[in-house]
Amino acid sequence: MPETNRGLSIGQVAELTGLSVHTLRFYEREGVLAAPVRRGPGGRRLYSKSDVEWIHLCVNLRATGMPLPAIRQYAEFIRQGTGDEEQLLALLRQHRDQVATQIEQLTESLGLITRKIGAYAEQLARGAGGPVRCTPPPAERR
Amino acid sequence: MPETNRGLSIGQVAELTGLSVHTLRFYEREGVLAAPVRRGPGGRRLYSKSDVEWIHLCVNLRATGMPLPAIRQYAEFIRQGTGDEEQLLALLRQHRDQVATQIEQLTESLGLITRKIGAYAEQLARGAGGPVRCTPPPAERR
DNA sequence: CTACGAGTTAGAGCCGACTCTAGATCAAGC
DNA sequence: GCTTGATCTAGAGTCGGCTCTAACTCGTAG
Repeated sequence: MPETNRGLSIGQVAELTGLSVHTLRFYEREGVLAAPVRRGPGGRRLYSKSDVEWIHLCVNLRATGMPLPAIRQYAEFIRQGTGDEEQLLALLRQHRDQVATQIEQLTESLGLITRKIGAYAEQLARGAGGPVRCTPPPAERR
Repeated sequence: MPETNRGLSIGQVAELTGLSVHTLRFYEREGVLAAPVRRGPGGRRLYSKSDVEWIHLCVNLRATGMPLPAIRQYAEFIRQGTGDEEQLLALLRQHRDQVATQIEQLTESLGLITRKIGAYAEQLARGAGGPVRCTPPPAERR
């Protein structure tokens, strides 16, 4: 167990974050990590606590549909450290708005799906093996 | 304008649904359409109103992350028409649950992003060009 | 000493969902 | 008749995001 000297192995980070070791290395190559990962003896990666925090954030951003190039951009702003805080904020705000929109749309679609389920369930209830439709589903034209 | 005889052209359907004509043909090949599309003279597609409704539903399902194979499965249940209504309902219910979960997770991430924005904004407000951090962002450890 | 498991790199491969191309056909307007 | 623009088919190409392979190096356990 390489807890040698503060710093987690790639395998441990994979466990913690739910990403594969492949993906972790891939993200690093792609420049989505905010800071370079420290290396231990033999050139092995040693992830700091803040590395792991950042990766968790990346997982969140990915889960909300932010593409890797955007995350890389974010990471670059952090790396440069100065001058572009406004741009960074703009990037995050834009993404926040997109996520909000996404939630709205999903909620709407959820309603539609739920109604569809209701329609099918009803149809199935009265007359099992009853009136079958080969054409598209019972649209709620009523 | 090929409104010859009831039935929309592929171009019109593309406009209506927001899909490209390429995608419409692709979906058809992939078997995600519930019913075969009628053809006009010269072999051109003529979409019925219910075709268009179904496609709209497909757009919704895709937008909520249902993969094409699942939609094809749905379409197959519809095409067969009988016996598998329960399976169809199961498929839809499962997807509904997934969408609900998705919304929950997005909402959670939205909160996180919003907090992050707050933190950056604050940092930026007091001391513009002030304390710059190259390490990952100010975690809300408070 | 050696075997093993976990790590390293560079690069290839894969998958889902489109997206586009080529070459032919068709329908309508001049 | 000729041109223009939409359509047709079959099949190839693209893109994002992983995912895997090969060949090698470590470090520790037995």
